[in-house]
Amino acid sequence: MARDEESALIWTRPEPRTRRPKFTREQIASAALAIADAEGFAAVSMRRIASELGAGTMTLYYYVRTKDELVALMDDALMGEVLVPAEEFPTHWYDALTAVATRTWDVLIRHPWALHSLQSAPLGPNNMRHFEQSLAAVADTGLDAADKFALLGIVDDYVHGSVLRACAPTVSGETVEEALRYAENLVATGEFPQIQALFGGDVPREDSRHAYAQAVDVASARDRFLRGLSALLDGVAARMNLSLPPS
Amino acid sequence: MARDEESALIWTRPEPRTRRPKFTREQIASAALAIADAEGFAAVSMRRIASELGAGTMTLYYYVRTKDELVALMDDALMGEVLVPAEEFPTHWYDALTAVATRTWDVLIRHPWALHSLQSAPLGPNNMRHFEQSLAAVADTGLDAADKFALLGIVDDYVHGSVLRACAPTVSGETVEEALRYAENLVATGEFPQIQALFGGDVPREDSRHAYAQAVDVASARDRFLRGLSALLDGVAARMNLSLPPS
DNA sequence: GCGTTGTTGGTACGCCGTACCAAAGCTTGG
DNA sequence: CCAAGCTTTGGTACGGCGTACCAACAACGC
Repeated sequence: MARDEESALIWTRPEPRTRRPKFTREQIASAALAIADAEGFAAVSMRRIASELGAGTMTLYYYVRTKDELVALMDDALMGEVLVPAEEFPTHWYDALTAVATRTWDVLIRHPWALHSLQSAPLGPNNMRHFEQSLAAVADTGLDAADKFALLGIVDDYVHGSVLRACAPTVSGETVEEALRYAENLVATGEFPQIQALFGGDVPREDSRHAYAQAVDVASARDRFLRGLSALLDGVAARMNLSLPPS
Repeated sequence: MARDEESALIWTRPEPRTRRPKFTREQIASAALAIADAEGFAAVSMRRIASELGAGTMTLYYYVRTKDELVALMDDALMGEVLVPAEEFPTHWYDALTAVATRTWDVLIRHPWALHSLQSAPLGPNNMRHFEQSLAAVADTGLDAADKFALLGIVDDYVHGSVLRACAPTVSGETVEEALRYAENLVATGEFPQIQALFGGDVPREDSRHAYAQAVDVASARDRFLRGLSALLDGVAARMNLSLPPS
């Protein structure tokens, strides 16, 4: 026993399979994913996953060393969804990056829990494939390795930040009224002239409520995301002397 | 009793003060902040904060309804640090936004725990001040309210995304070697031609380790952040027909 | 068949957030 | 100056968490 000191990375530790085990890491991850999507990330507990699978709680620990590792599996499973099918892959770097970023945004927005733990699976195979695909997207730029790295990082950062805010918890129901009343009082102190000006002279509360609803709306969040992405890519193209797409 | 049905927002609920209480919300928040900075966000528990203050655990619940509210207080306290002193505030929108974004980045990077809960205090007074300041930054753009909103959102998104990745947990020590060996094996499968090309023919492991160290380094992360920010602002300026600073 | 060992899962420990409620002490009316 | 009545304190307890430890079970090689 203990002939092989076990790897610290789950990706290099083989999953059990010498004597047909009842489960697989993939099953476990997808059960966890289903719970997270249905009831939120907080509902994902080892006991809960196990009972969903009809397993004993501790059995999971034979497939995974800690809950963090399990979360890493969840994240990597998500990254699998992010991959853009080869046939949809544009040739020009600008379009290709846009496609990758947009798909990433669309997937992450449907799994709001992901960002609280993303980055925990930086080496997962699907994350590697995403990275590979991102590199392919900028292959025709002629940039050197470091600049490609920087470019992809910047775009990823923006995507994640955008999702992060779009997923932010929002007040709802009666609390909206209360928040508006509170904001009105704050503005009335005179400490916030810019905000006051923004909501011009005497904006009725109905308008503010509408503005709030739109700020929270997913569709307009996606719109903001796309506008920002284009601006970002434009700017990067100029700074790095890259061509823009023909369109 | 229960004459006033208590507000759902902590910001509108007055803190206890009719009969000199022992603590203040501010004290509690700053104790929590100290713990988070010293030992990580996970170490912040109600019991821990209370014992740090020499209080009974349940006493905290007289100042705060739930732990989430307490976290909101922490976040808002952080946002206080983010405010740019008036005398350092540039006049041109490009420089002003850069100043605000950079300061935000610098503060958040020192409190890596913040992003897991930021957005939980969207209405906190310091967050409002930050918003006010951001609006002041773009006051001279002549944009309408919706466009200002969009512009600020895009920049904030990028800042948060950048911090998020810069704070991502990184492998360290012996695990680095293991990760490199793992990556080498993956690349050797031929499934990752782009990655293979990036690390050119036969990059020695020493170089890869160096590349990794640099990717993780905070200073170069800040550098990437600033480059991306400039690109973003350039792009936005072009798309929204805004002037660039004289410099 | 038996021994080996991969696989399962029960029990238990020390954390967590917080509901409930009794005690303590400030403040005011008399 | 005392009593009443409130604000403020904090003890106890409950259900849940991650997981260490370890006994039992079952699949395979011989």
